Amino acid sequence: MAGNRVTLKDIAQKVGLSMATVSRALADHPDISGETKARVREVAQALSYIPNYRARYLRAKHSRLIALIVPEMNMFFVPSMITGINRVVQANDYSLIVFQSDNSIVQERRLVEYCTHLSADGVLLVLSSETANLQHLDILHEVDIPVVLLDKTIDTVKYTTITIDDEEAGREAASYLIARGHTRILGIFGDQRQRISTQRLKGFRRAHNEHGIPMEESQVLRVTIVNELEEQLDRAFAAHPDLTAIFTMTDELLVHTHHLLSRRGVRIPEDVSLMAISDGQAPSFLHPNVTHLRHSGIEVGERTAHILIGMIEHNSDAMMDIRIRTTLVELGSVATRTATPKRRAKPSTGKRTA
Amino acid sequence: MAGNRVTLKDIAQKVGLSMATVSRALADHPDISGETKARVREVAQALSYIPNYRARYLRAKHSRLIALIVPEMNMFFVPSMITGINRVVQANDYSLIVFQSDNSIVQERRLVEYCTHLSADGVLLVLSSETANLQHLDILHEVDIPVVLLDKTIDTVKYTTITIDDEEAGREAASYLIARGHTRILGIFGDQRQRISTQRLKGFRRAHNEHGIPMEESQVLRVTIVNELEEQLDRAFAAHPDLTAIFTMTDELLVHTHHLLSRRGVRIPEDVSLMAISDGQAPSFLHPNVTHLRHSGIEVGERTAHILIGMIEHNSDAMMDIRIRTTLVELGSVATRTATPKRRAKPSTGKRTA
DNA sequence: ATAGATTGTGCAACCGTTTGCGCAAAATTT
DNA sequence: AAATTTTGCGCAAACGGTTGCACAATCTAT
Repeated sequence: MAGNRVTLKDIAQKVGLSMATVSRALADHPDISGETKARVREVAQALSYIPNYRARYLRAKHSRLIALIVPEMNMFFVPSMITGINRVVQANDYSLIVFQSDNSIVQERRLVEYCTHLSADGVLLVLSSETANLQHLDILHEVDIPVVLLDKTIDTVKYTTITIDDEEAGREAASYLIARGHTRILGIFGDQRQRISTQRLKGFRRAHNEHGIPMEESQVLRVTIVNELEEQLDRAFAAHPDLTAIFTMTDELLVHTHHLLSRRGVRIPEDVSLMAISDGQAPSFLHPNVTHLRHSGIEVGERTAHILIGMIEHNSDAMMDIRIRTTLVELGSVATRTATPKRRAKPSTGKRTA
Repeated sequence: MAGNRVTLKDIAQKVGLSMATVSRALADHPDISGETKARVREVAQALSYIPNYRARYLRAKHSRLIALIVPEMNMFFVPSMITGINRVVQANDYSLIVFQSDNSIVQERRLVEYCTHLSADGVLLVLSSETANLQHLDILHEVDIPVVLLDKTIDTVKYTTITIDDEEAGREAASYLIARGHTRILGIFGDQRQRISTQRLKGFRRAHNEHGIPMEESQVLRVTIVNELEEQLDRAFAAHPDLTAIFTMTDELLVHTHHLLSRRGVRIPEDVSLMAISDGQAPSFLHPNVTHLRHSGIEVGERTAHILIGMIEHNSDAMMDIRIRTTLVELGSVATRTATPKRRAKPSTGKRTA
């Protein structure tokens, strides 16, 4: 049907003016008389003219495209982060183009390169778990495309980074539990290749030190595949009959832990208290609602996008390291312990390995 | 730093050939000798040449951009749908560009228009709840951009649509519960402006008819804001002391219902059985795992993207109406009732309005 | 040796816009 | 009335590639 798209030339012809004039008329350029503008607009309308941004942006040096690369689309955090990013990206007349690295460094490298082909104006990057260094970002630097790293990052002095204060959050959570009389806390952490994990764990450790609470290595679980969580949990319960509280580093770990506890018949918070770092959604539909250090994905997304756009528009290449503070949200999953806990030994689900 | 980007011209100059030859060499055109290709590639490498897709696609008629417009990024379904879409989009060398209409028809219209400006090769659209007709898609039709509607749609004979068989899923769920002796089932449904809601409800009704089970209007909850769910649930429990099962139409309704039941001290499935239409994630971390009709977001995304790409590449404008079948996943949330249920009246949470 | 086919390359137009500069006509100042 | 400024518009060159066609050089068939 289409019959090729209407262009400026078509309008120019119809209205008897040059393309240049038509272009300026449509752009509301002051050189063009009001009368002409009106006529041009009318014809453009009549012909249902659609501007071709591809051509426009070819001439201009930018593309108004911002790329986001995430390792995967899980149901936690990423969606709300995207919501936040999208909000400010759209508000500033950019478009967001989303890629998924599937936690593969090879893919990530490929995608970063692809961003240069598309001449993205900026790149937002959540590192894959395989990413151990940032050499593959050099190409962006070479062609002056600003990048900001968010959420999952590694240490760098070269790129702007936005995360929560992971260590502090870990410390605060453990501290909170300790202050409520819990002296044997199980910490559930994620993939140790990610800074997010090591830092939160570091804070968790520090809280114990600061309060002079001894902590055994078997109190920290490092979970790379959630399927292994159950077994690890069994072992931990067996090793620590005096366990009274659990801290999970993320929402994903939280919901799975919560489920396993329920299945095991553990009452929260009567038998075991539960606390997490979370963006606040999961805690609201778990029972009881779980006390957490809130870490809003939307906020992270919004701030990140703002900063990136600032870098794009002011050509700033100052490197920043931004830590967003978490806020404590007290709900019903943490009990206060008095002196000696009187916890009974609970039967395990019996799936422990022989 | 950058010093403007290296172009074909630069390479041509350096290697002493014309741009045309360089272009063809890089594209591995058969006309070019192997020797020349090698030389050109070498120089391109040395100069770290980056192709400009914007320029390339200006000449070509396509953009290899696929736009996705979703009403919002919730944590259910949308992320897995995007995962699926992304998979096939990337596998076919397209890029996915994501927009959010915030459930506003005005935004949706604006975004659709924007897609034409960007010359997207195709559009994937999940309708906003405000969308009552499809006139705003005419513009896409005019310029021959294929669209496929998915998940949340309205009736149309003009556009290709991919959904699950909503009515059948509603029927199957209710039927399953009835077959297990439940005669008073509470159905929890979403925004009635969406076809997804009306159809699922229709099936729910039909199952009752087919089994000759009477059903009162107060057995169906229509929830537009989840905050109102609690109150509605209270009312339903009060009105139907013989209530033995609940069906929720979506994951979001499921998790909130589950939470409210837990809080109320209702045991699942001993007191009340629970069943849902779900993409299977939430049921796995709720306790007990909830029986559901599975509706894989990934599958929907993949199939949709495939179809759209097919339309793009074969210029097909055949309209299709595809229904994906759900599959029953039996977990632990549904009990079988014998003759007369012996349910005790449970105290409500007491938050009912006076 | 000559005609015909093949191989490898360059010319130049084109994709749809934007924009610096030039220029005539109209408006304003002297 | 002449000199100057302002107004409104067009020319043509970008932007960075792709591609139809022509053409010279080399190769193959007679």
